[in-house]
Amino acid sequence: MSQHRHPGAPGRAGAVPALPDLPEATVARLPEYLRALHALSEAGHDTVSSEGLANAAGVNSAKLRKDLSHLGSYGTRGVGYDVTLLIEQIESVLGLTQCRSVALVGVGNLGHALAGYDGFASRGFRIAALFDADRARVGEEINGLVVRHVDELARVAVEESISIGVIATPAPAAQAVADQLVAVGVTSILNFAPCVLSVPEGVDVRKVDLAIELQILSFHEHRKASLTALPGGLVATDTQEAIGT
Amino acid sequence: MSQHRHPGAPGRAGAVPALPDLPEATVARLPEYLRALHALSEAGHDTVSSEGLANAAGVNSAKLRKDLSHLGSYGTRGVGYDVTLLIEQIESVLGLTQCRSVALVGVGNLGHALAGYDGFASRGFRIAALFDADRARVGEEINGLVVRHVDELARVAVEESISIGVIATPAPAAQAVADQLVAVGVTSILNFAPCVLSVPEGVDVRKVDLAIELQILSFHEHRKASLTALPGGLVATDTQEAIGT
DNA sequence: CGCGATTTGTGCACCTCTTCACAAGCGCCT
DNA sequence: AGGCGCTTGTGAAGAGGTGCACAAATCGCG
Repeated sequence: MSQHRHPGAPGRAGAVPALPDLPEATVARLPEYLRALHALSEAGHDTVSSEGLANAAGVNSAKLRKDLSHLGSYGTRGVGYDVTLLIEQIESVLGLTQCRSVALVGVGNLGHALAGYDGFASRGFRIAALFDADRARVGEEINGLVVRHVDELARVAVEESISIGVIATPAPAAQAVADQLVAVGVTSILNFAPCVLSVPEGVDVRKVDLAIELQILSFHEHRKASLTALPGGLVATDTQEAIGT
Repeated sequence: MSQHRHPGAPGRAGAVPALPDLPEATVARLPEYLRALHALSEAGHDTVSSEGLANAAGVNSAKLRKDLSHLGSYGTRGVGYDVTLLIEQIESVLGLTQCRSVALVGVGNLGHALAGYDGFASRGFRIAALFDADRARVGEEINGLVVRHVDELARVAVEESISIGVIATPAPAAQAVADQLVAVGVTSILNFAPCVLSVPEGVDVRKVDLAIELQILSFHEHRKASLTALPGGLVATDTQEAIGT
């Protein structure tokens, strides 16, 4: 939380962007911009305006300009942004210039799909190792990788210089796996298990819960249904709650 | 569990819990509370304090209390929250008192996993139909459901009264699928394809992009690496990104 | 019956993020 | 060369979310 900000710290006279603390919301959108830029690049566009890119990424153009301005000035007024240059800049900021190795723990239903998902490799991530606690699954080959027993995690993680761990185990096993990942020095975890992970400070955890997304949609669906049932604005908003007892 | 007391009054009359426009951030957290509550319930807890529940859900207790206060006052000062009652309330607000039918389009790697994911059924969602554009996949049976051709979407969606559509197709096909879903009246879409969907107003789209999560983690990993390389003003590596020029 | 321990619900200040609106800068055309 | 149209970058205002701190409310116990 605390930003290690040295006011007046001598900015080393380098020509390097120097990781300015980007707003978290901006960081979360950069990958989306990146994807849109790749699409534009393949479509043959050399430059793109903030309006065009914002459109392709599904955001407001002012927001996009502010986001990009945090990286520095890589646009040209009156023209727009150089697609290739911007791709390089964003990839640089996101740390995608080096291929990162990912360890996937839990090769059940979801883990199996993740192991075979080609969207990772195409964006600079290499699934370097698969693990599972079930010995019946150990040895199975998925997408050219052999499933190892989770006991080997420590050894393999070092060998493969894992930098990100993905947890796709059942919820009860997730915390133990997280502990093991942290123990071998992994400081970034993507958690698909429906539970809260407790990790030491300095370790980043992002959680993806597929059911939660559906429940959020359900809420809006529910709300929309209520609204259409009560057309216009003339409804008795009071709702004579019959929910007593 | 499906034991809620909906006063099935005819017409639109008052049974509606008043749907007070909850803050979006609150809505996004309610499912997490719900999960934590179910865990507590199974562990035998009858009541729980905001501190305890906040802990189980991984949030600040003040935030949790504020979130719950938006639903009304369902806690007892000095005691805490009644676990069962709170579960009922949240499920009611989220519209989970009725089982929602989900159509899954795209039975590739990811779609296959989603079709077999039991986390949906256990939380009140029923995958009612599977679709794919690839006729080679049509007819395949997954988890007791037969894959249908996407052309049948319109007919089946009505038959099964689909309320949520899940898109797990490759990106190029996603927009067309979304259009079809919208055409048959689906107003909530969960999109796993890495692209922006354009939908008419009134249709909710949530996007889950697995690669984006990894990229966000990559950024933080990158930043942490830079910080440790510069312990306190020690000008060392400026990150060796020698790309571009 | 009243008191103290406990916990909820919330006003308030702070902070982040969003959006508008516009000056500054750039290229093109005449 | 100069003006014109277009687009970026940004200050400022507004909206929304967060967390503290505390009053209000409830229970258990002497």
